[in-house]
Amino acid sequence: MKKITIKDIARIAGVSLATVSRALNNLPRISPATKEKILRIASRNGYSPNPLARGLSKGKTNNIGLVLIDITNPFYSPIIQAIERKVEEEGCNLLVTNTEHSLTKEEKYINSLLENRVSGLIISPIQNPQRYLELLKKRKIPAVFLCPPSEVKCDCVDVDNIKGAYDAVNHLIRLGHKRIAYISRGLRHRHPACQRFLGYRNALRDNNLPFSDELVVETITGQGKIEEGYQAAFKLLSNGGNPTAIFTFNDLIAIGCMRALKEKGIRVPEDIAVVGFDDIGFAQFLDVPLTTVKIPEYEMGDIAATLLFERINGERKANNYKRICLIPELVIRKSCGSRFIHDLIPDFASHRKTTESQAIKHR
Amino acid sequence: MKKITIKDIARIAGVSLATVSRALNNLPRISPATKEKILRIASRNGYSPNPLARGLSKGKTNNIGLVLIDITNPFYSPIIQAIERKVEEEGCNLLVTNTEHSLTKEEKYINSLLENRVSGLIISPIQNPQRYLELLKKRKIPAVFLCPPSEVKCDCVDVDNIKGAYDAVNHLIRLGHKRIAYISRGLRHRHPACQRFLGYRNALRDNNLPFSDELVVETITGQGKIEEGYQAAFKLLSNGGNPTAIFTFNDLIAIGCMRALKEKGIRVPEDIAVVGFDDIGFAQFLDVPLTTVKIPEYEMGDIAATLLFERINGERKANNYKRICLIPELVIRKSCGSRFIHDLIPDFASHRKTTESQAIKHR
DNA sequence: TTGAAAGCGCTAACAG
DNA sequence: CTGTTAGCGCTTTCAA
Repeated sequence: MKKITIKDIARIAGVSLATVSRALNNLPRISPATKEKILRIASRNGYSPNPLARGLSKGKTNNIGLVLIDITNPFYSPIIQAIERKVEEEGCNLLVTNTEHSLTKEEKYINSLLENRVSGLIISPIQNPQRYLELLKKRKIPAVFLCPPSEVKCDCVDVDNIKGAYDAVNHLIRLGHKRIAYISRGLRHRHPACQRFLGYRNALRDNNLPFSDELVVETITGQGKIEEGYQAAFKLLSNGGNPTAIFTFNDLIAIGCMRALKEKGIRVPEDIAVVGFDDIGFAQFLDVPLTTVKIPEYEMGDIAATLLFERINGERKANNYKRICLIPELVIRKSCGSRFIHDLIPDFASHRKTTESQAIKHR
Repeated sequence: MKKITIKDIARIAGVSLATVSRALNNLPRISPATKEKILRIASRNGYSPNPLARGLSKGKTNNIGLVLIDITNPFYSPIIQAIERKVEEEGCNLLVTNTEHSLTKEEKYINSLLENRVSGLIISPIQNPQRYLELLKKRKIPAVFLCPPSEVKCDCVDVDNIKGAYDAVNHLIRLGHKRIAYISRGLRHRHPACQRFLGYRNALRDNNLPFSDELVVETITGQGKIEEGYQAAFKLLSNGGNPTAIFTFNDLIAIGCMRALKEKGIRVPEDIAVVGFDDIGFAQFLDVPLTTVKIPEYEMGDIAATLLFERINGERKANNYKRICLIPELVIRKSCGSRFIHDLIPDFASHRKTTESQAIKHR
């Protein structure tokens, strides 16, 4: 039993291929009568178009590519979910790839997706998106970047990392901390670790606290995973900076870090306070509930997908790029030892809210 | 600047399309000399085949479809990672879809993937795979099912849920518990909640403990998320069964459950012990580190992908189905109040080990 | 309003 | 060994 094609339908309806195609694609030059007739025949015979054939002749498919750095980081979970939902709403499919911090994989996947004629791309890039911009333009494939490692002229949704870090460190300072460490993800001058580093330094500066190199640790592989934080914490403790608080690049690193501290018999927050970044879903359920800088992840994915479809549907002029910058928010829990412990029951459904974006548009 | 096609290559090389195709596809009837020449021209011109055209004419693509129930459940993270890696090794792309426990979405996605001529499918199904078997056979698309909700004649990788549950409950009994509750995910007779329920009952029976209906709670939506566990716990506590221990369908439910207990001022494990299922990555880092039944997730994904490619590459006879059943293992941590608290530093790299499968093959 | 016909880029008989 | 040719299923001019 072979699948039915437009040819079959044409035969049954006694019309030409072109007419069937017009009916199926809602194209103008066709009489309502024949259109209805064809549509009826199509649905009665369970016709569904072959996406490959359509893609080949149109040079474009209904697939959207998603390129992620680390699909296992729960930070991306709500992002994927949001994107997936939007993509589905638009009648498209989602192709998810995972680069695992590998540049070669990143390039390979982007190329592969382009070859597969995706009609759009959402990329959480490792390297400067600039690298891909020309290619994308040449192929006329719209793309939205998530937290790109540098400012470029493209559609992207980002987070105000400087503010987030600043708020976190500032909070620690208010609590009386003077020797605050920063565990970077990879080199401190690599974006976005760099921006968070900046926020960290600014907060120190504004409070007249000295900056000390011993208090900054850069993780080796830069993958931002739990084990990295674990190792980094040991390194930090052996540096002799005697931190009383640690601000980490992300929650996973914070988790690893707290594990190391625990193992060393150092109490959190009594001996050392810890603040993370992201507010992944588990942050509130941890051994020591984590104070962290919340990124509205679901919203981030939702906005990215929206921006992408705006472009795909041609609702925006070619050079009218949008850079949406989301404002992160400090969520105070136990790990920083504040008197104000808000370890409340989470608003479980919060990430589903379709509230108006708190986003602000930069420039 | 248009992309180069085999036509161009044929022209440049002064040969026919067929010859180019033969060179590019490593087909036999071609002389080494022309083959090399063509390959050189191709690579010098940065040629890469159009997957859509190829897919159209072959009726098959290099894409593999993955159908998940809940992409946000960290249980799937290592599974996705394993599959993704294998798929990449085989030079294929992965199409990930997320059904979010919706039957319509499940059907829709499977159909859509088939229409897109994926060359294989890995499905974590909501409903009985039987439903899809005929369709898959007709289309000749191999598929591997993850934890299918019933035994069917197909390739699948599963977990010995009965044993896992039995071990968990048995352990609680050994610790002296007599009133042990079970929080099911959805109806207790729905697979795999049913199997875990069975293990639970068997353990009670073997230890001459009475079964009490008040001690079983079925969650409403059956999505197995944190909030469900949270609500279920309240329901359980109001049932009057006075449990001293709770065995939950999965870790997320356990987390929600522990949150509810905490809110009620009930201590874990002193007042009530809790045991989960899955051993998601975060289980060990929780407020109260979770005793749970570990499923070797990475291995599960790895095996699934291996089985799939065995089929795709025709390495197995049509009716030689494999059902790999992984053996879960109880991981004892603090939440069950054992004297033997193994809250050790995790073997961070453990899931990457490519150790020989501990799997056993059933029938 | 409809149809004929030429592709989209590649594969796969079938001849030579 | 190599070339010719006919598709794969659909879109899209261009005529009618």
